[in-house]
Amino acid sequence: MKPDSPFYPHTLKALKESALFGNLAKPVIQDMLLSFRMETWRSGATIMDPEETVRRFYVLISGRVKITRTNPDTGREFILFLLGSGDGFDVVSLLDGKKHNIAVVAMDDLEVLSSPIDTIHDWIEKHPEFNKAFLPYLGQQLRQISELASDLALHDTETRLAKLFLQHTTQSSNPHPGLKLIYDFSHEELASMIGSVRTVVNRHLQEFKREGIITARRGHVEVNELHALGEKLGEHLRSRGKR
Amino acid sequence: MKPDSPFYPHTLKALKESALFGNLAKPVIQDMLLSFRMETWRSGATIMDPEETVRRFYVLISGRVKITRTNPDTGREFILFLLGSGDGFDVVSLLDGKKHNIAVVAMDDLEVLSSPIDTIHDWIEKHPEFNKAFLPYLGQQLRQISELASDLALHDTETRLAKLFLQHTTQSSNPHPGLKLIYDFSHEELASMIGSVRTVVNRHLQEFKREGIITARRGHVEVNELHALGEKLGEHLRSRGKR
DNA sequence: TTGTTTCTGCTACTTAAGTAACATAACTGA
DNA sequence: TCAGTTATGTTACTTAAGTAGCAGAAACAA
Repeated sequence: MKPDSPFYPHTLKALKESALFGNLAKPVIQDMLLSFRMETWRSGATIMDPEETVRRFYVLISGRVKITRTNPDTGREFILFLLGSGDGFDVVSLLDGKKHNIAVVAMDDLEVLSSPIDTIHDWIEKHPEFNKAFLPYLGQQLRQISELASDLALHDTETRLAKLFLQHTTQSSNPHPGLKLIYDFSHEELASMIGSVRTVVNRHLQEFKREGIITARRGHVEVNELHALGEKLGEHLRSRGKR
Repeated sequence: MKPDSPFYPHTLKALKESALFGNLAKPVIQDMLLSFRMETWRSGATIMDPEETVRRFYVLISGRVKITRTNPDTGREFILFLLGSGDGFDVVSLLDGKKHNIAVVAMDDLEVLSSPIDTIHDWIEKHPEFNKAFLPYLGQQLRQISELASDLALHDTETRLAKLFLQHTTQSSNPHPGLKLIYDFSHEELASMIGSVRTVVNRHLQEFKREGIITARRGHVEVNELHALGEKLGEHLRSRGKR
């Protein structure tokens, strides 16, 4: 991507605000941008299949993508990661160079930067200061997916749904307690976030609504009682058992 | 740890065989060893709680440890990672510097190296060549835990148990198709590997035995029909549904 | 050896979660 | 506007997974 591109200022801004590239010196980012190309994708498009994971690396400039796995038997989909502006994919195969059995699908119309994996490797080697942000970023990914795995192993679907809402509820600093990243998810998509199915999620949502904890309309969920959600979690995590 | 320690040659050998340190030049390893101290722990001991994760980093020389999370309500335990010689912990808090809500427990009598987190950070910064092995290592951890999470979300307990055995069965190169790392696990421990409970695991094991796939005695499981296990997986992953 | 603890095997029962099916509501695009 | 599609709400049913409880076997320790 060249500096005279119409996307250039906009892209630079997105990178400056990202966890991975935000702290790099301007010339370093500019150098990096030269080896990336800008692409746009339509919502719903599959950007990456397992084969593609070893070819190119992508950086999200705008829009969301989901990293998913699917059970070919039941057709059930599970969302491993939900990425937004500034995130990169696929990190796993960037790190160990092996094919990764996932699909990356656009959840909005997207702008992404992309570059061959080898170029990224060279660039990382030439810019050891990148690791300053990269290593903590990896730590968070590991932390997040570990948390997801243990939730799946240790908690029921209601608890997992409540946690999902809690995690994605923006801090009180914001005007409305909105849900970042998942605010417009369908029940089907919420289900694939917590490793369950639509019907079950719907069931719990009805209950949450009855209790006044959330408000929902087609393709939109809002949390009213953040507090109550937390309590519901406490209930499940502590007092529910009789031990 | 000083070069005149009685453990020194033995430790050096373990590091040379590890994925993380195996490719480092000898003087680099020796320099590193100077800032580590050797500790021994008894089987069953808790080496790390959440508080400890931000204080010291450990490298396993001999024996196994499990990284676990527990549901305080039900008391159910889930094993996130099973580590052996050459592995380090806790990688997550080493990377992002934040407390990690896990426990690390010895599954054998152990020898470990340990050092303050800050010392490791300095050492990593001084030895960028360490990243050559570290980044792929992180990729594998991410890959492994992602696989675990999607299995929990997408497959039933029988499938997860079969996969567990398959993953831990040593390659045909070995004399007997033994189970590395988990060969001596109790049903309880097998259950905490797949996010289930003893009774359920026992149920499936009886079935596996009846089919001649495994042989088991108290605290010991052996896989006889690696092939049949694979087929069982195929069954579940493909033909089982009527779609 | 004996007593104690820890595993294993099994039975009976409960329940959360999932399947199937359908009706209605809400959006979309011609 | 209307037809078609997708999302939601709900009911009835099935079942895998989990709980509870107990007895025998194996290992361990005194």
